[in-house]
Amino acid sequence: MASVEPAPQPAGGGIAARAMAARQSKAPDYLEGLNPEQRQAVETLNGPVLVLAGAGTGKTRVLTTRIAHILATGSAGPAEILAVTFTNKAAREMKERIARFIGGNVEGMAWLGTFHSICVKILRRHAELVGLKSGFSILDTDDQLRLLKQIIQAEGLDDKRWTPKAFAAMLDGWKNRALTPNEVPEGEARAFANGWGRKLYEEYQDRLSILNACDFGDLLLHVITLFKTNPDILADYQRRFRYMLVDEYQDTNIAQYLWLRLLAQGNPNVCCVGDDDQSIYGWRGAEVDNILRFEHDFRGAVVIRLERNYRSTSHILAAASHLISHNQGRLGKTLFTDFDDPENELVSVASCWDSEEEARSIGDEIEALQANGHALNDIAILVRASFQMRSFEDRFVTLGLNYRVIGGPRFYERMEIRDAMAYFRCVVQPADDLAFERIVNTPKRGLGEATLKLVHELARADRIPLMQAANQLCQTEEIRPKARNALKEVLANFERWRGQVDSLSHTELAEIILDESGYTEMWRLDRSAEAPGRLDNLKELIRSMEDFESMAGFLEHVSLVMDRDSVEGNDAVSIMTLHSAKGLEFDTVFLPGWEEGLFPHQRALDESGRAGLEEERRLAYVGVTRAKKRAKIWFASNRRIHGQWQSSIPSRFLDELPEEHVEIVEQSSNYGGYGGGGYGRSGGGGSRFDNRDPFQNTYSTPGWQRAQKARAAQDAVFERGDFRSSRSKKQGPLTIEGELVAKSVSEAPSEYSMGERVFHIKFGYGAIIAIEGNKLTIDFEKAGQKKVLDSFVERH
DNA sequence: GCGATAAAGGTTTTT
DNA sequence: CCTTTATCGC
Repeated sequence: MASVEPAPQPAGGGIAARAMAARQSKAPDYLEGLNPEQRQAVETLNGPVLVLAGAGTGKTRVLTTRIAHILATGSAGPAEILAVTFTNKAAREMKERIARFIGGNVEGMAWLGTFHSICVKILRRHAELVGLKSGFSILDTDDQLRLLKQIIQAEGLDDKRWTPKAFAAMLDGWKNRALTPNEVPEGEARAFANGWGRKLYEEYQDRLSILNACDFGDLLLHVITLFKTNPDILADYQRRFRYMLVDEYQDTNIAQYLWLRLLAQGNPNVCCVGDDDQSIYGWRGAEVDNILRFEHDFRGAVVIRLERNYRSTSHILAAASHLISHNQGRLGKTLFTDFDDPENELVSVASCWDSEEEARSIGDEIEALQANGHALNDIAILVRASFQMRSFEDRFVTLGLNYRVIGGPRFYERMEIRDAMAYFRCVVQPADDLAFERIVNTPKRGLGEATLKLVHELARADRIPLMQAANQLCQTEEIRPKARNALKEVLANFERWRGQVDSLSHTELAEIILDESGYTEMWRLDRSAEAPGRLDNLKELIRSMEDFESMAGFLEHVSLVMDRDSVEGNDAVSIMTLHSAKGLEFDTVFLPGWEEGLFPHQRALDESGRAGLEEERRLAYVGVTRAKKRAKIWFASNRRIHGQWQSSIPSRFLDELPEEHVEIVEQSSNYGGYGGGGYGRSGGGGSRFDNRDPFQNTYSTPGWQRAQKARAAQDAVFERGDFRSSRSKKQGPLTIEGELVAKSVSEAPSEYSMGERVFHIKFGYGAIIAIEGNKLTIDFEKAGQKKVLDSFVERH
């Protein structure tokens, strides 16, 4: 959370706060200005503590102050504190803030970092114990996919039908749950390629250890294995870490939880900070359950709720709180504030005809704000899905309105950067086959498939790295002279560069490598539009290497730090997804696209039922709570999805906002949109946003009426709670609900069995190929492979 | 090895 | 509908 934290807190806190402050006037400076709960969270050093920190309640402040407190009271030294975050950004911020407290030197805080960077640090010391060598490399997703593709093909499987991507997702799911190949449940193992799942997983791990590499999931898993198999080493770390802090605990997955549990055994000083209402990463393995179960898992835990919000106006908080109260699986917090903005605007809800009008209207509003002296930097547009960004970008370009997209493709994921990195990796780690493969023929050197195949075969047969195999092959006559010479040259180049590692600075060497390899030349000759930008990126890459001592140090950094500081230069509106907005705050937040199917997203509902809906609702909550002064929600009545124009229904979340804190905005533009009288029925039939005068607006189209009907039918289904019978009707409900709360997959075994033929109202007939609790993976005859909840299908 | 055309797929993202 | 990716033909 909180990359931008609230300014120093208002002095006018409650009486208790002031009394406490007065009583402890001798308290150190850093405790000054904390409210009682924050202070408790800082000062309760011993035993497990769960800090439930609502949005904008000063979470980061509590974490950093707590560390300062541990240090100041001499409870532990900097190297005895384990502080874990999810992102490098969060870790960086924490370091900066602590530095401010303790005056500069944070170098001692060796164990403040992301789960992954801390794991790497541990693994480098004990690599041999988990079958690696200390110099192991870390695969990024791209390397991983290429490796998986090789493995799938090597098994003679069709990599079109069973894509590396799909398998990577599956692997991820397993590793998130800390499952080794033999622990993968039979049903899931069988789900991929008719039972090849487990075999492929084994094969993949095998290849990784030959490559002396691991993927991101392994970093955690290897440490868990290390701890489990070497109690002495575990004990060593348990002794070392006198205090442990975990940020964003609601985002931890099972592996991270197990990791923490191991370290926390025999040392109860664990402080986890998080907000169950902001858990929005369930789909990538985060277990809200971890935070919901904390008191149970860590006996004697003190739970502290931070509910005083220092960010938003009371209207915004009221709207967000009422919305999130519709969730069942939550620990329950109610945010409050004393903060009053002079204007104290209601949360607004506006409608529009389509996404173009949405972009036009929001653009107009932003220009109006700008004219009134508001900085664009204080304005953000938060969307559910990235395709929504486009209409805003188009519009802002024509308006000449400055904007920046946050999130998008990352610097280190760009092709040219990866290529350059591959060159460096080959120099530093001669056994890095994936890197070698990547650049051996980039730029083109006439080393085609045929040559590479020979190299591969020798490498496989002798179990040696590709470069070594290539070297051996060059001594023979096996490769045609032309290719052989090209290969020889590449190898000689690497040999030479390796010899220069010690004599040249790593930045100089990097430049030489890119030059002599012909890589920069390749882009210079490329006349496509992107080429100049790519050359710039390469320059930027070299420049950023200056911050590191050596090439190896730089490579390590890059493999773990895939984020790039979004340079906050000019004044610009931020456009980003709701997910990447977590932790940020803006004066004005626009929330477009609040329509059924888009938000809540249809797929979340289909695949995870009620749990999915609740996660979407938390996402809405995150969105609204980003706003300090103004939250402006929009929905369009028509949206183009997959090219088809579809009329859309206002999101159910709109109906979950409290009327007294929301205003319905009449469209001032002539482009159509909302013309009706606002509130009508609530509860019962449809949305109150549906109640409009058919003659004053454009909602009288057949499409709209059909949608109305579908919505009403679906509401009826939802209220009866009888999802199953409703499905049998010819026209299925537009949205479907499952029955789960909190957990996305129930423990109870499904009543269905593998291979069974079933019918789904939307996808038709198909066969079950995997079962995880009540979540089925079905290979549909027409629709392909999908994950659905078992309550949505029937036997056939 | 490259360019053109066809096919497929289109939620959210960090390390 | 539009973008990205794969494959085919030269």
